Amino acid sequence: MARRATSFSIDHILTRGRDSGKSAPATRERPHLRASEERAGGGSVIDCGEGCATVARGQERCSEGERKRPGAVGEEPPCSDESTAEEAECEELHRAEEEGFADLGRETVQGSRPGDQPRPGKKRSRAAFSHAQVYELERRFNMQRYLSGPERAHLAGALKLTETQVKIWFQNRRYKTKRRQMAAELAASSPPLMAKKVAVKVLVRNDQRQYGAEELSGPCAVPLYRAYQYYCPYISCFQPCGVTH
DNA sequence: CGAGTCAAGTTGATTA
DNA sequence: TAATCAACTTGACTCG
Repeated sequence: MARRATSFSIDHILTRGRDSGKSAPATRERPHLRASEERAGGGSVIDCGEGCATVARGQERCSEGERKRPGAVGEEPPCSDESTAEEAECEELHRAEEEGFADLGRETVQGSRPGDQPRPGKKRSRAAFSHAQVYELERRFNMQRYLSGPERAHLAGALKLTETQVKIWFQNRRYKTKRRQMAAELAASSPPLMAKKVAVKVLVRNDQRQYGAEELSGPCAVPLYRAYQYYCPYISCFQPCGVTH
């Protein structure tokens, strides 16, 4: 597996905001690094704790089974259209850059920088990405769950992260989303199972119908999907599935 | 201090 | 064979 070559430097980021966007010319021209926020469903809703509706709204285009592998370097980025929206996002990205992608409120702790040599005695350092970096990563993730090589390189350059960091971030993010989604589904399905006791009419006993048709036509119990609603943010997925109340 | 979070490490599978 | 992925695990860190 490719080992990391971390060229990421917090100092680098820290100085970025101060030279008023004149530095890092590599990030100046990125005509295809973006997709519209509208495509994400009409707003730059940044992740509200994973598994939120933002992700559910349009991000599952690539299901696990049929996901493409956009990673090949040189492959055309899947989102290279919609130039106006791209420009808007590009501008925004540049603005964020100029404001310093690192508001670094969560600046790497203990002076350990991702590019630093590991100190003897310290096994691992954990980089803490800045809010601006996470913001852009989240925003991009909400638009695309998979990045191609060029897209990753662009994003990494724009955020002053290494490609590996961006790649790992997306990997972790996908897995996190999946875990939370599974947890949500589990939570959604468990309440009925955890119900203490539910009165169920015995419709047939000893081959005898116990109720007439009119008795059974009354309002049935709470629709299951409504019961799930509290637990499952992806409830919209369930509604078309034949709940015919 | 324990639980939760998160970036990074590991492992094994897949693909070009 | 290298790159990337999913599915974990690990270790540093934060928070109540």
